[in-house]
Amino acid sequence: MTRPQPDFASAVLDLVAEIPPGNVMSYGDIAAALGSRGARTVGTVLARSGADVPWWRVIRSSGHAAAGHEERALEHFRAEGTPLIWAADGSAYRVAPSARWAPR
DNA sequence: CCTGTGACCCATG
DNA sequence: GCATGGGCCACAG
Repeated sequence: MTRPQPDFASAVLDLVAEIPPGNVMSYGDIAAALGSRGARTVGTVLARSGADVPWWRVIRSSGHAAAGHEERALEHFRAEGTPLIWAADGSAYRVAPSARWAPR
């Protein structure tokens, strides 16, 4: 009964809210799950109305957290036990591919 | 209705 | 793996 919502923004927020703790989805995956390719639009929506959803569970295709919000996302990841992969120098991290989730 | 903008993605070198 | 260039799409004014 998942059909295209009237409001793309609402659909994004709903889907993000369904991502289980410890799991993540990329912007592109969310857009694709909604039958669209507007990965940027997903980011724009979260930037505007994502304050009330677990936005930190939405990452880039590279595995890095939202640009400019890596610090806050890290705190949530550590609290949820999300598998992370740290750079050799420990200056950066990325979410492990195994943490990726998809709606059913 | 038209234009600018963006918490992006992919192909290429 | 990084840098560059082009493309996609919905929202706001």
